[in-house]
Amino acid sequence: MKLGVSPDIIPPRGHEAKRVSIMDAASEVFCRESFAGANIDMIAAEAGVSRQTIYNHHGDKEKLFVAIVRDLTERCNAGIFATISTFPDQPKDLEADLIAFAVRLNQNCICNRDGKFLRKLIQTEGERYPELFAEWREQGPGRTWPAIAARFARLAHAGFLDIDDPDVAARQFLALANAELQTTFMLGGTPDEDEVLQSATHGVRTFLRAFGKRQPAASAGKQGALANA
Amino acid sequence: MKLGVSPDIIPPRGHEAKRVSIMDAASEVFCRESFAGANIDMIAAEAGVSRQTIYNHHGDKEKLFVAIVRDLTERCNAGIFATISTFPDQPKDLEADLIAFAVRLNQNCICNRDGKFLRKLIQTEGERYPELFAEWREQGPGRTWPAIAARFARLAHAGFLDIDDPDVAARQFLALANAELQTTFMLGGTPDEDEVLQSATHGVRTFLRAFGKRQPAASAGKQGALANA
DNA sequence: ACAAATTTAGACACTCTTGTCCATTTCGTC
DNA sequence: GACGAAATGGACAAGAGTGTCTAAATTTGT
Repeated sequence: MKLGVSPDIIPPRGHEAKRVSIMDAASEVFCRESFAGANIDMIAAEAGVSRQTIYNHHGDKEKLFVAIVRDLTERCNAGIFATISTFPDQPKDLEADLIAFAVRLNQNCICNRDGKFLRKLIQTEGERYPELFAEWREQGPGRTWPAIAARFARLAHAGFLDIDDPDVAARQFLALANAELQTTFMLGGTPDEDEVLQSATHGVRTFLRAFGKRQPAASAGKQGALANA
Repeated sequence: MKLGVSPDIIPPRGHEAKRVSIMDAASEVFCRESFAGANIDMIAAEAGVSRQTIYNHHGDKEKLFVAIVRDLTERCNAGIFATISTFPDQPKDLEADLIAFAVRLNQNCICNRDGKFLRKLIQTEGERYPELFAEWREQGPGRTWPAIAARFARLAHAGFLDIDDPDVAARQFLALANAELQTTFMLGGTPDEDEVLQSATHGVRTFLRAFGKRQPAASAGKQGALANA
């Protein structure tokens, strides 16, 4: 291993390509077939790689599985935080902006490939790998919920919303935005753009009926003053 | 089969007991291990029955699985409809009554053994048995959602709520009532009574902020007069 | 073009699971 | 107590999947 000197971190190039295609194929197959139902030959075929290569890269089936869950968790979290950073802190049109945010969250984090796969794996194997998914729970909901809640708290503080408990409101916001996608999610389907938009629109409207200020920002300039009830 | 005359429908007694204990054990194991991960010996052991008995009763693994899904679907549906029939059509205290209803729905239909198992099986195997779960979709959400929506429509018509689209409102009601149980559901856990009550309380409060009449029933005496449903 | 590393295909041993068969025992009923 | 139906346990063949090993082919960096 004398070449460790200059390239240091970078293993061969094609090597990395194989690694990625193994991970891709494996998440696909594990999701479709469940851990027990998946087999290595299937993954190898789908990855366009020989079985031995998978063993070279990951050791065994279980290690491969763990690697995939970690990978998905990481990627999904990154996506969620990226999307949270687009939260409308200074909304021009509160309803439209929140709907757009809800749609982004759904499309980029929940309905996309990674989101769908991670959800499925958690549901399917969550009970069998408590420690692994405890990790997910901490990194995922444990960090993303509070981040969203903080954004809503800020929005309320700025006078755009009338919220008692931002944590509750944040969870309800997401629940409402996804209310009409539940059955599709259950069966492992992917809702199309229209469905996502519909659900988000209905959800945000209800959310604003519950938490919106009575008079929109346009008429009263200083709504922040007396607002609390 | 000469004894078919008087008992007619009733097969032997102990026979039926075995059947039940096989179904119980099998749902347990299929849920815990997924279809592919479950094995017949495990089920036999858990049922306190020999493997051969399972084959005598159900033919093969897949038939057993199908029988279980149908059984769970049926039982869950019955529970949901029974609970829907307790919907508060003439609420004394709208908030309290809706909270109690939401709690009943959760405890009796969603968080109980059957509900948990059916949900898990749908999530886990839904993609692999499209026809089987299409059946569930028709019998389940296809019939229960409209039934709940009809109840909300009636409540709105009677002047207790201000609802545009009862179908949307019904889905949002359930989404809100379960908003705080999502993570627990994901990981296959069973929320305790307090969690269910908390989530229902928060959810119903938000629901009523969105859809409740501005002035509570107390002040205006005759909202019931114009009601017809 | 060379040398090292990686990939490949195939064979292999091993284990686990399904579903069947059968002789024996137990159970429920009369 | 006797009869028939059902349950039992254990053996069994067949198949599938995991993980290892090997020699040959291919790719990669220099």
